[in-house]
Amino acid sequence: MPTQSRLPFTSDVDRIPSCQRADICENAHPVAWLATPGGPAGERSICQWVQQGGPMKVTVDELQEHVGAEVTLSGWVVHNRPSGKVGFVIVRDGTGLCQCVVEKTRVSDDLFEALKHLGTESSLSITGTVRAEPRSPGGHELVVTDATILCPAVDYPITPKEHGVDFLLRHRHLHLRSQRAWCIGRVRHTVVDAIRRFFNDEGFILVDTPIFTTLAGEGEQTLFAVDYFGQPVHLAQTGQLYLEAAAMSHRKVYCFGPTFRAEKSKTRRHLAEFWMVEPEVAFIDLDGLLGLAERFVTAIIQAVLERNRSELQTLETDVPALERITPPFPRLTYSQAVDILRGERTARFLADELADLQRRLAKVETRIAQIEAEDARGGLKKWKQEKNAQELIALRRERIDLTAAIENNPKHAALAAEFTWGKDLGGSDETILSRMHDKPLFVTHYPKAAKAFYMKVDRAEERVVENFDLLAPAGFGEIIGGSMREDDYPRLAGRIDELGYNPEHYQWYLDLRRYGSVPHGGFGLGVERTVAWITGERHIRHCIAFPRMMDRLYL
RNA sequence: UCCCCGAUAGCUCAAUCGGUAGAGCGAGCGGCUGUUAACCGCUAGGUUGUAGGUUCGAGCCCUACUCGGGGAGCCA
Repeated sequence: MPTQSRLPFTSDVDRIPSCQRADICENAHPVAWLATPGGPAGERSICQWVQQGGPMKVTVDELQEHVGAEVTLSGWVVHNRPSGKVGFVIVRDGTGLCQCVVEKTRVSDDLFEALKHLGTESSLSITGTVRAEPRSPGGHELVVTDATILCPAVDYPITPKEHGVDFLLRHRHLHLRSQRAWCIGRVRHTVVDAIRRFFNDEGFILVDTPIFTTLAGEGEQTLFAVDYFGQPVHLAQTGQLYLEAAAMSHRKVYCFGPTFRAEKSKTRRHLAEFWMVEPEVAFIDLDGLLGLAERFVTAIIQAVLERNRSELQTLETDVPALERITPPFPRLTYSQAVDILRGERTARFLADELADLQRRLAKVETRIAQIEAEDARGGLKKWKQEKNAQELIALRRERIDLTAAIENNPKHAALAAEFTWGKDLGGSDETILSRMHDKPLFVTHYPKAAKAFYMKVDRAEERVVENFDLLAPAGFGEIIGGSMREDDYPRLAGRIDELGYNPEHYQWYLDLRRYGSVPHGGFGLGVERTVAWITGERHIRHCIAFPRMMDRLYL
């Protein structure tokens, strides 16, 4: 683990041939540097830092093994807090955070002065003695004896105070360095690793399906058109159809990659480009698929719980809720779900929720009025004024959220109450159902008309298909969609015909039903939605390094 | 495509009835021996998203547009 998370900085530079390295040195941004006490002052480049010797270079996650020793950390300044005779520099190095204490008596005057004026996100290597210190984030601190500033950062745009969504996305390349983005990135890494591990351990064969494709999996309206040497094709919205072909070779296969949807969705659950893993299995039935999905999701949760406790803590995730995610997951058929949505229990559930929201809004309003009255009366101490201002900002933000929720609640209630059999479940319907459970919820057997052409018609009830969605609990909504695939040639060909698709595009797909067709099925899990659910992050745009959304693609 | 909300200093936000723009953070300088979103003092920083309109007077009211946020539809 530690080796994986360690920065490749030193080794990468070392790998550059020395002739090119000289070049880099010449072109390197000259930086102010600080000599060891008594040494010469001047300018140094990053390459010279790489080449220098000195105390053992360690990373923050290794500090506990070096208590009492003098070591060198390399990283970036998270926060700098100088004062007259002692300064505190919080350094992060990609593996963790460490407080570095700069005592005036222990370092040269030049170094003390330079560190005093060092801006947030400056890069440096910093040497000192390790000691246990509960007040330091991470539990260890460095008593500084020397430091080399590699690249001072002036006016770093992201400040310790809050920022808006738009600003942070515009600065996503820098925002990735923030604590929260770092934690989510590490959880995502675990999720992706757990996904691969699960399928590999279960004997699945990885098949990489094409990105450029002529086929539509779900419907032709939601695809990104691409000019492929003059031929109109589009970016894959699923690897499934290809995967079905591969499943007839390996029996159990999966694909894992980016997928593209041109849906004009502006919600916290949608991205135009997201990562999806899709298993496909020959000789399985719907029950087998549900079991597979159940074990799969449980394995992902277990891996995160094992490896990312501290990240979950920093993210303020509800860990006990994750620990409750064990098989079996509750199961409902679509028809049962419709009854629930239209039923009294749902109406009461939503009414209770509305009442609760209104109570909370009233409380917020009262508090705002209180503070405003306090401010109007005047004569407040400066710190009190400031505290009030901060609280007002938070309260007003909460008021906006609550107002939106109160406005949406009756709309969602109406959608649920007026739900008629045959429609697909909407986002709000799924949210309601999932909010009623504290485990992921399977909903199966949707109406044929609301679902994709390839789903297998239930032979016992021909108006529905053998499919399922898995809804994450606590209102997050759908993270998996899957189905048995229609394996009967005439039925599938008929469906393609009914929907008016171009049969020529589907000849190879129909071949799979011509030659040795077998019952088979699979599902797709959205990585970002899964990460958002697990971390408690409300918007999936924070669960991918560089999100692509409708009308938004900054970098 | 539709519905709701928003745009004021680098950032987050104030600005009473329509009366001529203010805080905090960040930046710069100074002070402080243990801080941890430290604290204290000083300094700089604005054509209020764009274009029109109403008015003696518009950040505030009206119209259109642009950009952004939330939601519906659609979906992982």
